Amino acid sequence: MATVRTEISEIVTGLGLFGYRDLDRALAARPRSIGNLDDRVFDRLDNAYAAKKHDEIFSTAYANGEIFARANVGLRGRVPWLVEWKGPHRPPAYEQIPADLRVDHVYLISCKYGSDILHNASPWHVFDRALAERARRGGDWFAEVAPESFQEFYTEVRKHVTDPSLPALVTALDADHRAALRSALKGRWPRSLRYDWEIVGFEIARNSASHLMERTSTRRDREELLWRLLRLAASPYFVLGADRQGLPIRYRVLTPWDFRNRYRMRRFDMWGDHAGQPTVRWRAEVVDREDSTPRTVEGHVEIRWSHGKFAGVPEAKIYLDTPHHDVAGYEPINSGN
DNA sequence: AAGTAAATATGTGAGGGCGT
DNA sequence: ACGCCCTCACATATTTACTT
Repeated sequence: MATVRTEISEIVTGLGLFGYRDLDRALAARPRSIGNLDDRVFDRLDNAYAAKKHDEIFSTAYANGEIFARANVGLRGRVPWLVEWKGPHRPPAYEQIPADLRVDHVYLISCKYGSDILHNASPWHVFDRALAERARRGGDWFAEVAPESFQEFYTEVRKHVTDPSLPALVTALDADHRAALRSALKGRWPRSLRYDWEIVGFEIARNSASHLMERTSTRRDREELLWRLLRLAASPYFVLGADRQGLPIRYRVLTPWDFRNRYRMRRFDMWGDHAGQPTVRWRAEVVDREDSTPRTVEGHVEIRWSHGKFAGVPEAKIYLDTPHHDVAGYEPINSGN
């Protein structure tokens, strides 16, 4: 089930769209024109509100909804006819737009609170397919991009763990082996393996970055990659939420067409970083066509095991390091516009 | 030096999809 | 037809950096 935090942020943003005088009245009214919301969810909201544990999210989310309802690029003061909440269920197929709310069948709103994560994908999807479509190949990315050094590192790990049932080849690990390694290596890397892991991690990062840069050799390819990284979609949508400090963020996500009309991409780079776990940095330099000012968008990708060391295949977490409101392609929404 | 904020690293539950 | 695996969306723990 979605955490109560997520539920509050999404629904209360939706409540803010209706133009009630304040949050108390909106909660009391339980507007019928919010789709997919039953009384149990409203009860949970009321309880959470009474418990006063999530005050900041309640007020930020409500204010975000109110501002979008008034904004010129938003509802311009019209009362919504229908607000649909996507709810805790995942969309049936691959979805390009991470929308949590839909207003009048048209306006798509994504609610994002305290997260700088753009994607959480498989390394194949990111570095091999350039986010273009779901990866068709899976498997251990670490063994794929750094076969020799990852094997050497595994040999060291095997000495350290001293489990005779572990195979000599890292590619021969099965699910039980991986579970055993996971519990044997819980927490930080043991001191004796830390340095070796850093070396392998750096190589994994460098090779992943160069693999993707080879796959996307033309400027067109790289511009498309940037669009995908930033989750620009064929249709515009809106992000309402708060940054890590709790300050509100509100912006409209341009389509690639809008983006190209407004910005020219000068260059896109990606390189491996020497940073503990495998980390790949990326940076795009664009020029605003209106006033020729340069703008930079940057972020990084962590390639890591998501469920413990050696357990399962690695995943690639893509972070945005540029503040949301400074990103070319994310147009801030203020009370005035 | 202690306290706090930011950055980094690791962990978790859910559920759809896909291989068997 | 079903169970495991992978992806998704954060949550939480630990380190490091910065103040006072």
